[in-house]
Amino acid sequence: MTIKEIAKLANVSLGTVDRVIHKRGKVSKKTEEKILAIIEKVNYQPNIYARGLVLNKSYTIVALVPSFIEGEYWEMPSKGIKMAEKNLSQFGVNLNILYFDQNSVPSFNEKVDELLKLKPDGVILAPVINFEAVKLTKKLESGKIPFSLIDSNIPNSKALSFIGQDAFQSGKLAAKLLCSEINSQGTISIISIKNNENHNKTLQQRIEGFKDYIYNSNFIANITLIENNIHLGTANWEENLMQACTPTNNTVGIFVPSSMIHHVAKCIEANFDTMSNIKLVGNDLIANNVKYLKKGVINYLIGQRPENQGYLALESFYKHLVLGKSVPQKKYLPLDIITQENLMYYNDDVV
Amino acid sequence: MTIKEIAKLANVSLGTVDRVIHKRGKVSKKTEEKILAIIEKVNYQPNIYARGLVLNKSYTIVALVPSFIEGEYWEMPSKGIKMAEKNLSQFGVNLNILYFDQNSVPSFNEKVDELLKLKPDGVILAPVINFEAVKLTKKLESGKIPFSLIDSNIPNSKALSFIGQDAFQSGKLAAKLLCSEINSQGTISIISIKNNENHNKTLQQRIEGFKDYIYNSNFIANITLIENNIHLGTANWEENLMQACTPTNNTVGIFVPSSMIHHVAKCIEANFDTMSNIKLVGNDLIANNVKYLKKGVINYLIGQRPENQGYLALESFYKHLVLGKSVPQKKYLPLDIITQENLMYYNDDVV
DNA sequence: TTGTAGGCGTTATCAG
DNA sequence: CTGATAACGCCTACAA
Repeated sequence: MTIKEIAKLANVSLGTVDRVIHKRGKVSKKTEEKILAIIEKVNYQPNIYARGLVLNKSYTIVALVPSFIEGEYWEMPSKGIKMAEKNLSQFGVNLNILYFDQNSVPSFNEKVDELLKLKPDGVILAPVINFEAVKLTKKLESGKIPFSLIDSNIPNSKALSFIGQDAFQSGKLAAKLLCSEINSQGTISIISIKNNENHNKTLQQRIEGFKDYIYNSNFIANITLIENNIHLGTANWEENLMQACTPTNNTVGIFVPSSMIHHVAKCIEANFDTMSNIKLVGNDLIANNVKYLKKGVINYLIGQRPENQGYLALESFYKHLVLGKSVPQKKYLPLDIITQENLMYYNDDVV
Repeated sequence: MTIKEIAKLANVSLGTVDRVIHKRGKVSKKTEEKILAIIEKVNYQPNIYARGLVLNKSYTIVALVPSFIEGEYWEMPSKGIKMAEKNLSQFGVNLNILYFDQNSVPSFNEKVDELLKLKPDGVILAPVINFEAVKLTKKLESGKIPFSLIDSNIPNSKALSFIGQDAFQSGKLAAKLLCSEINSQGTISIISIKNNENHNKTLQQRIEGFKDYIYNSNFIANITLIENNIHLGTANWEENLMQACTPTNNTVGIFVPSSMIHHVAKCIEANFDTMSNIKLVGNDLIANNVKYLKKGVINYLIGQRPENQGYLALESFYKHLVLGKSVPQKKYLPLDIITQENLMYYNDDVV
C-alpha cells in the first residue's frame, strides 16, 4: 500500500496524506481523521527503499573505546563494531573509531575533543575511565547527541542503550563452576589483575558475585577465600603474581575476575609438577586465554560476547536513526560457559 | 559515488555504465574496460535503496517444519523464523510456514504439494523425516529453487546453507559436564526418549559423542554405561521410563540426548528422597526443562540456539536474494552450557 | 488548508 | 553499440 493509493481512497492528494503521516499539521481535523483511519485499516508501512532514497541521509557514529594491542580484550568489541559497519554502511551508517589510552586522562580528553569536532549523530562509549566518561555523557546530553554505552553502564545516564553483561552474575557463575571442579572444598584464591589505574566496577562486581555464591552455599564451611591484587607493569608485579599463585595450605582453585587469567595460567604451567591440580576459572575468550584452555591449564572461561556487544551498539544506532525503531534500553548478553569441548563454535559468533 | 558520476568520468551515458555493471553486453570492449577501471578505482557501491525501489521485488520463502504444541522444541525454530520475517518483510522477504506431522509421511507430502504450489523463491526445510526430505531436495534442485536446511543436515545436498549444531560434539560436552558433576565415577544411564518414528541421526550422534568422551578419558574404568530407549506414546512408556530412571547399582548420572529430559526429571523429582543425588544433563531450553533446571533437578542443559537457527535460515535468503551476498554453506551454532546461574540471559537471545 | 511537481539512484526500455 | 527517458515510492518546496 502506497501513499498514492491511500490518497485515492481518501479522495485527497498525496501531499495531504504525507502531512498527516508526518504530523506536519495544516490539515483539517476531519480529513486528518479520515486519513488516519485508512492508514490504520490498511496497516500502511512506508516503503523503506523509497524513504531511504529520498532522505539519503548518512549518519556519523563515533566510537570511543580503549586502545589495545593484538590479542587484548578490547580488540573484540572493536572488531564487532567494525563488522557492524561493514553491514550497515550501505544504509548510511558511517563509523569513526577513536582509541584512547586507558591510563591517560589527557589522551581521553584529547579524543573527546576530536569526537566533538566530528559532530557525530551518535556516540558509542566504553566508560572505562568512569569519571571522565560521565563528563562526556553530560556534554552529549546537552548537545542532544545520543550515545550508547558498552561494557559497563553509567547508571542514571540518559543513554540510548547500554549493552554489556551482568558482572555480579558472572562472578556467581564463576564460583559455581569452580566449586563444581574442586568438589566444594579447599582454599580458593581470587587474584585481581589489572592493567590500568581506573576503578574497575566490573571486576569488583564479579568478585562480589563470586563471594555471594559461596557465602550462600551450604558448603561455605569447607571453603577458604584468599584475595590478591596484581597491577601489571608495576615494579615487581611478576614476583607478586608468582607469590599469589603459589599454593598456600591447600589451594585448589583460582579465580581471576578479568581477561588476565593467562598470566596465572603461565605461572601454573611453569610449575605444573606441583600445581597441576589447581583449577582455574576466568573471563573472556582472548587468544592467550584460549591457548591455556586448550591445554587444560584453564578449566573454564566465561564469555560475554564482546564482539556482539560492539555489533549491537552500532546496530542500535541503525535501528534508532535509520529505521526509526525503538531499541532496548538495557541489554545483558548471555554469560557463556566455555570449555575445551564447546570452544570451537564460539569463534565466529558475531550475529 | 553514483552511476551518473561514473558516466561523467568515463564520458559516456549512464545507460552504458549500467550495461557494464550488469554485464548485459552491447558495449565495446574499450569503453567497458574504461568503465570497469573507474568502478574499481572509486570502489563503486550501488545504492541499495534506489535498487530496492526500482526492482521492488518480493520473495516468497516457504518454511517446512514439524508441527508442535506449546513448549515443545519445534516451537523455537519457528519463533526464530517468524522474528526474522518481522525484520525482513520490509525488504520484500515474505514468509509462509507450513507445518507437518513428524509421524506422518502423508502429512509431509501433502505440505510438499502445498509448498510447490506456492512457487517459492526459497525453502527452509527441517529434514526430520529424512527420506522424504531428500526427495524434496531433489525436486527443489531440479526446479532451481534454493533451500536452506535447519536442525540437521543432508550431506551432499546442494543446500544454500545448513544451519544447525554439531551433535557429536554436543554429546561430548554432555559427557564432560556429567563426569565433572559425578566426580568421574559410577554408573551413567543414557536414556533416549523420542516422540516420533523417524531415524534420528542427531540423537545417535549425541550418544556417540557422549561415549567417545568417556571411552577416551582416563577414568573410563570407573564408569559404567547403561542405555535405554523410550518411545513416548507407546503402551507402557511411562512404566518403562520409571524403570530406566530407577537407580541400578550405583546410578549417579543420567544423560538424555534430546529435549525430553523433563520426563526423567519428573520421575526423579517424584522420588527425590532416594534419587536426589543423581545428576542430570540434557538438551534444549524448553519451558519444561527450564523448570527442572531452576529447581535443581536438572544440573546442566545444553542449548543450540534454535531460535537463532530459524532466524539465520530466513536471513540467509535475505542475504542471498535481496543483497546478492554469499552466505556460509554451513553454520554450526555454539553449544551453550546452561545452569541456574546463567539461565536468565539466554531467553531473549535471537540476534 | 490543499494539490502539484521535481528529484533521490537505479533499472529497463526504446529510439537512434 | 549508445544515449535518453520513464518509472519505482516518498519527501519537500512551492503554487493555488
